[in-house]
Amino acid sequence: MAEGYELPLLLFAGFRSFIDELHAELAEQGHPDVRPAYGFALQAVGRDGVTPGELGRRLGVSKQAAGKTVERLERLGYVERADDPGDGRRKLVRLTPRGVDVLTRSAMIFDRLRERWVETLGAERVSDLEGALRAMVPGNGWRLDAASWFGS
Amino acid sequence: MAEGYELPLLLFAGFRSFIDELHAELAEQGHPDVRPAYGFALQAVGRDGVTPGELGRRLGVSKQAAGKTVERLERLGYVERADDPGDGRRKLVRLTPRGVDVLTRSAMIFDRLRERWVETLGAERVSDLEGALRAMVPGNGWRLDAASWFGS
DNA sequence: GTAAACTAGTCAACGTGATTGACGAAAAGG
DNA sequence: CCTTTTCGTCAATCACGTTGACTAGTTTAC
Repeated sequence: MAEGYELPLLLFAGFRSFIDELHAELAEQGHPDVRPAYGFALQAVGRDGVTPGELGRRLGVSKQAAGKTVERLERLGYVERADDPGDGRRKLVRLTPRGVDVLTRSAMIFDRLRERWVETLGAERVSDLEGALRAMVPGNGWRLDAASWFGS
Repeated sequence: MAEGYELPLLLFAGFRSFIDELHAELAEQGHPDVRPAYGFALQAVGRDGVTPGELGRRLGVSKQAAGKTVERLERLGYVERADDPGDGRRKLVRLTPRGVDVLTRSAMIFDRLRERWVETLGAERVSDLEGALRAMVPGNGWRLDAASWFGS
């Protein structure tokens, strides 16, 4: 009979091993300075670009915090800012080619990592695991505000 | 065919729902100011007490950071500091009765939350999930340095 | 058509929780 | 003994979040 506290630790350890291996791989593939929080932010920027305010909403932080994140990502060359031609208040945050490269590589690395789980556990055990989690996780589970969440 | 990026998000969302519900319950049961990071620290202090340096090692942070955490927990009444009678350099950090209460309640709440998973998924599906995660997680997965990890 | 209200982004001040470096006191080892 | 190591803490700094105030641009209402 498993202790209740074990399950959340296992979930976190699994998540963590994914993220750790992702970033080790990214570092080897020319992106040594992407940190987990930056990856989430880049994902939230997405291929279509976003305004700082909307980015803050997606990440669950204030627009000011989102603006600072954009500044850091800009300094690292992953995003760029441009004025919105149709609305003088807005600034568009868009991925640079380097930013797109991170997302593309991340998707490939995640696929490969999942494949490793399939090799060890078998395909149906992995998809049962996914199904079980989908059933237990409220909403869609697509929230990207992981970085801001822990400290609160 | 699931996308690879979905699995880590599901793992995190599962972990997160555990922690969120734990803290909502703790808040109702008289511990409104326990934050996730504090819970990990209290767990690392444990019923036997610990020195600040060892606490830092368990949490994966510097001894100075651990000292500050102890200070915050002390101010909230969850731990107390005492001189080690046998070694003048050491200070013993011990849980107060209130700190023990948090750990006791947390264990009960975790058990109840796991029980909810069993109600929805069935006992063997949950234990298979745990088994799968145990197989994929390197080491023991008992590391408590979750709080410090994300920012790095 | 203009005044008011709202929205978007940024600046400044500050809080929290981490870091490293330096230091004094207490143990341990030759 | 006296040196080396260990332990805890102080101080300065950094990363990253917060709230509040402010400017500029857009929309709404009269």
